[in-house]
Amino acid sequence: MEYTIGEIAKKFNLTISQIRFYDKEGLLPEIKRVNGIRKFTDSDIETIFLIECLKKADLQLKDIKQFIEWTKEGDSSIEKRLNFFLMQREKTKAKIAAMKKALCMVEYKCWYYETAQKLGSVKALEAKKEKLTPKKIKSLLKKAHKK
Amino acid sequence: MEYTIGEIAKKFNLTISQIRFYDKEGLLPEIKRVNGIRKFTDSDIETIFLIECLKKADLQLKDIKQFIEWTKEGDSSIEKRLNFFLMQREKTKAKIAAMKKALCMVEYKCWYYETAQKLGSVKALEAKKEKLTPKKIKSLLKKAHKK
DNA sequence: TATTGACCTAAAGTTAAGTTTAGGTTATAT
DNA sequence: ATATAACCTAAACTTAACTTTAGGTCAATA
Repeated sequence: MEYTIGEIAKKFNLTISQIRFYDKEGLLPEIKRVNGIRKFTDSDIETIFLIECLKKADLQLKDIKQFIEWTKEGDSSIEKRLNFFLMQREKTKAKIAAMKKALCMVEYKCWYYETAQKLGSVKALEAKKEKLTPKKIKSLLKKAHKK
Repeated sequence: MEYTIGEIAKKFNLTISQIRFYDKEGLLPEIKRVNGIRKFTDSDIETIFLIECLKKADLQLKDIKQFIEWTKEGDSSIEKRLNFFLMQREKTKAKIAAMKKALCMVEYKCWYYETAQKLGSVKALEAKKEKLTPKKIKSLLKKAHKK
């Protein structure tokens, strides 16, 4: 099957100009053209799916582009591609871990303002904070402070 | 205790201009000045710690600023602040979940190129892919495809 | 036949989160 | 007394990832 840029945009919930931008940047190297109009194949769809996935894994477009260029080089770049993803795996894991830690602070703030609301003021909460703070929240805070 | 901007930068592993930038943007509203020179107190340090935490939780500076402004308004903004963090908690959780799913794709790619390397070529891998792909990886891929 | 809708390009503009530059003050060490 | 280090501002520049604008082609529909 072949698809137009508008169909692809809908499928992936991207804007048309985003897809043109990826194309211009060299992330979609193999797109067919008929009378100048882009025709996307299933293999292009796979590429776009991968791009969206890697973006969510916190990769930059220039790095995704690098990978795509290595792919075009064939088997000689297998090791580069492997190392690329091994490194990226650690980066993404680290980022997730950091976000989880930061989430603790957000959860603490939820507790903080829920309690302040119940007590009627921040001052009232601050006065009783030591006693009121649940152990769970205290350990969350410790987590957020840890490097 | 009071600290200079240089000391704070080291403490938080930020650049001096980053801290000046936060100040300029209104994220550090209460900094003392002596002869024009910023003097940071423990309460400023708490604010910076919070900013860094919220940044890691994927908040934008303008949202952090909004929160800081609400803080200055006093108890009348408790509900706004609570709703702010309740919403943010969901956003951050969603982001973590999306990253975890995207990580599956990165892990698949690690497996893919490890195996291609062992077999000597991508072609050899593609030929045997169906048989070789471990169940674990297959379910990872499913995860990555799922919305 | 004319106009509407989907496509195209190139180039300029936008936003976030800084960095860099250029020029200036102040405190301390030699 | 001078030079160095640490601070200051304002304004211009940077980068990533787009979006917007302006102008143009082409096919189908009223």
